Amino acid sequence: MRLLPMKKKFSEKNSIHDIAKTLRLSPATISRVLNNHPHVHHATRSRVMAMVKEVGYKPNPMAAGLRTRKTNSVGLIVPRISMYVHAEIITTIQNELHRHGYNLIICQSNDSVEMEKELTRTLYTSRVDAVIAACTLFTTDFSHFDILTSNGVPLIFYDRVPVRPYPACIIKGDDVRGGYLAAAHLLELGCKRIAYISGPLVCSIYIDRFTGFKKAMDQFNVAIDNDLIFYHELNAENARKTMRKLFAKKPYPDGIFAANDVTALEVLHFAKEMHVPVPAKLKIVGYSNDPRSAIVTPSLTTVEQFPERTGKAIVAELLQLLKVQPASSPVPVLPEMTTSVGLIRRMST
Amino acid sequence: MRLLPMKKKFSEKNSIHDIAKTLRLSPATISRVLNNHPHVHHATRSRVMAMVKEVGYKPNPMAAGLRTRKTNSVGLIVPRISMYVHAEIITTIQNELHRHGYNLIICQSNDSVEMEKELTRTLYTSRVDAVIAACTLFTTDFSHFDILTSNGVPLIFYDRVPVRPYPACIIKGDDVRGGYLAAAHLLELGCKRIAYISGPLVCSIYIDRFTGFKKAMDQFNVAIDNDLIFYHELNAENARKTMRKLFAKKPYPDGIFAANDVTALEVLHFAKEMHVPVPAKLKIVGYSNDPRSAIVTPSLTTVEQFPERTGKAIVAELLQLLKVQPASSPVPVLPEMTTSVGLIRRMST
DNA sequence: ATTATTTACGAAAACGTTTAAGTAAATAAA
DNA sequence: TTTATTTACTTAAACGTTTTCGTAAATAAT
Repeated sequence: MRLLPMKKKFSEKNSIHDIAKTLRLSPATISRVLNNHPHVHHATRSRVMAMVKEVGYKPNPMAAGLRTRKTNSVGLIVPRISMYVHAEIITTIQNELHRHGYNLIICQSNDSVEMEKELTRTLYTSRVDAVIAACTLFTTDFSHFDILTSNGVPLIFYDRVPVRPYPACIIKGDDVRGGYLAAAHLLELGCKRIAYISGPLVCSIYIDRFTGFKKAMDQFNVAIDNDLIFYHELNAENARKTMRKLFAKKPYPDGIFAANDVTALEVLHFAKEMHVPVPAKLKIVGYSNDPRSAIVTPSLTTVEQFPERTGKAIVAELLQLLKVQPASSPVPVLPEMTTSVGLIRRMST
Repeated sequence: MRLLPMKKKFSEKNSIHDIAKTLRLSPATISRVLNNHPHVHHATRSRVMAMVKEVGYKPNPMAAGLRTRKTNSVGLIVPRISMYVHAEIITTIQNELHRHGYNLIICQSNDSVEMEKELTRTLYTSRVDAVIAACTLFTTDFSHFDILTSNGVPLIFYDRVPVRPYPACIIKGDDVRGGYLAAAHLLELGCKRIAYISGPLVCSIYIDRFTGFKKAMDQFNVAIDNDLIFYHELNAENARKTMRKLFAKKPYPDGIFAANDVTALEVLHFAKEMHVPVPAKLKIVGYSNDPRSAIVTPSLTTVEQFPERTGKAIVAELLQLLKVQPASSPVPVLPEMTTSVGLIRRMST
């Protein structure tokens, strides 16, 4: 029983030629029915379809791609897929693209500019039909993307995006609003000494969040104390260092806005260690609505980014760009889109 | 200035033919140097390399793939990339594969068997060189993977894997050990009424964890009370329902092993709501070392799965399988590998 | 000096599609 | 009826590689 030759359900080789031969047609006709071209008799169309089904014919995407210069796959460059917002966005991008017949090739830059450069090169040589990119924290020079734009490969930036002169579609969260909401919330609650822990100010999202922060401070007529503003890569270790500085001597801050939930979580952690009661003596707001922010005690007030909406917006835009083919004008449209954000108030404020 | 025609850094069309022509060589020779074939004079080799660099030649993977029947890309099917362990595993798989020149095409089944079937079909027709799969919770029939195995596409299952007669490579965590460690830990701490919240018993990981659980109970001579064992999909809502049942009447359990951290987190949440002191009156152990388990209060004891190791093991195995080409015997080796786990004790026990 | 062997390369046939151009038959217009 | 138009198909040329086979020259063996 076990040694019987395996039943060959799926014939290895059947090309458009084979089908054509058994049906006494030309390969061109087969191709036409497969691609729903007009000018083929409906009788032969159904004959072909039947045979296609019978032999389990699967088109060879490489042959087609070689001819049409399309791969039906889009590349994605992202710092790290395990970052919450990105994971969510990617999930919806992948699902949406799949519905439209595209494969998604996901690449991680690990926040390394060098890696990002290499990945755009390999995606370019892979002949992906388009690329979606969320840049490194440290990407200030975007010229390595030129190879795509100057060769007509649609390019969409999201989240961490270049400042505008760069000729590509940009879809970003409303980070200045997010920054404003967070700061205004603290101010409304009566905070006077508000610290702000920002990411490096070369990155679009942190620039914007800071802008929003300043706007709120301005509006509430609270002067910004530069001793309470910090700029560094937003991870737990850095957050801890900053907290040590902040709590080295009194007066302590009474509110902290962290531009990042992992930072906010560490802020909270430190505060608990120091027995600073949250929110009584210290109010904390984070950014991104990381799942952890909801389950920590006290739970974290944070800014929701609606990653699913962002993902859908990206795909919608992408499909547009793929529709208007290289025949389009040299400067097509290059839309810039901003997706909304919202404050989620929890127990830390 | 702005209207100047864009400098064409990257020439659109340069094939192996073009290079051959300008160098007065044949395409075959160019191909040979590009692929490091022997029997090409080192002088011409360097001439070719120079020209390749000069014109910025990029090979067309589709043409090559059409000829060689290789795509240099591998497909990955996973329930959801935002699940912690999977995100980590995928991250390392992607990084490792990239180092070896492979693209990774990531697909999400969303735990839907139908989707999983469709995805394996599309991956097959995409001609990926291999596929890696973590199955759906509900996949009991694995025949939709036959299309791969019977056509010689290397296939590696990980995490949620078929029971063994299926002819594919399997790499799994040592879930029976994990289950054992968790239960033994509770037993050592003196728990007498231990509840176990399991995933559906059709899924390999939950079968194994349960086996480990039973082994420990056996070893400690504690009878299993079937009223304290629950099987259902492991999400927060289900966990809450189960907890309501468990705490509907006394005596309460004094230890709970949840086969999943999100379940364990909800268990803890519920216990806190009920003012059941953890770990004093109730000890909780989770599974996977989700980042949330470390920051919740009290922090969760859980089973670490070392996702990075798993990811590396998968890629190592994959590269082996890709090396021994279709020339291999009908039943190559089909290794089965188990990666280790470890208990992380925190404040919930 | 003749014959075998190796080295360096070229010619050409694949791989499986798509598509421009052509053609024969059927239909419509004159 | 003759001529134009449409319809349904075929032919054949791409697309850009890889690879088998062949061959001329150079080198080694006899």
